Amino acid sequence: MPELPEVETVVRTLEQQIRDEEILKVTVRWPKAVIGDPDVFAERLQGQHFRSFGRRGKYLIFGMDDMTLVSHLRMEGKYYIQDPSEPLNRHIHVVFQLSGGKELRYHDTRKFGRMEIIEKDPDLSDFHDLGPEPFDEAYTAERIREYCRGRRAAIKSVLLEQQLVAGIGNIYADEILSACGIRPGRSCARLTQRDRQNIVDNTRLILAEAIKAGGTTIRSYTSSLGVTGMFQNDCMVHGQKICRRCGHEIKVKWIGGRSSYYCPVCQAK
DNA sequence: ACACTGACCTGCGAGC
DNA sequence: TGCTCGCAGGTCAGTG
Repeated sequence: MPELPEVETVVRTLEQQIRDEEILKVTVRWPKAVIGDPDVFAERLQGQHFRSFGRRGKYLIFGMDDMTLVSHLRMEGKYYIQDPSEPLNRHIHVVFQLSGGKELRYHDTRKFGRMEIIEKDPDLSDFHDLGPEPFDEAYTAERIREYCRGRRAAIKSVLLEQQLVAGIGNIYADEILSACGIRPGRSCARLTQRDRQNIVDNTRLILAEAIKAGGTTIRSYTSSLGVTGMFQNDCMVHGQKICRRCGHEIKVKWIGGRSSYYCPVCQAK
């Protein structure tokens, strides 16, 4: 599911719904959803309140009273707020019973997502080795140049590396390169300074638009509360058959272990 | 150090 | 209908 805009959407919706609610009880139904001992996890969170809601890259950051709860949704993780009377299905792995009477439920069909308790108010600057946020001034053409020094990997693969800039995933990498007129398979060593500046500018433009649209919905993804992102309506290449700029057939190429969509005409090289 | 692969999981649609 | 295969928005460990 989620890249930066989707995670941002989840953060905002959850803040509206459960801010300052107390956790009465935590049930971990699939132990591997939690890093560390699930019993300790559940015990420590009992009595804590959801005080702040943030994001770093694709990580959700919940500020509790005495600790920080970090959650990564990976491919398919999502949070739902449901009435306890609603039946639990087999994909709900963690249940937080809340003081307001509802439950916060973590749902993850592929079981890739993880959550973890870490110290209160962590230093997020070098959290998980993440690069700057896309809207941080540290994300520049110059940074891309330095980062790619001595490397020849495809620019598409490089954009997916969270150490360069945090939050870009497969969909937005394709969309950013489409907006720049750069083929995903182009070596990062063969970018011009103008290309790098274009990448920075379009990263911000596209992510900002996507956040405004509430994220992207592909296949069955909906964020918490059934909020459905609409950005897929704006995708120029990813998941498309025909280029929405020129009408040419979209190509799909396997790059760095991911499928990459591009228009061979608009993305000349 | 870099680049690539497999592993982690389940479900869905395509093709036979 | 029922099977197998390939694929899915992410990240990390392991291999040359």
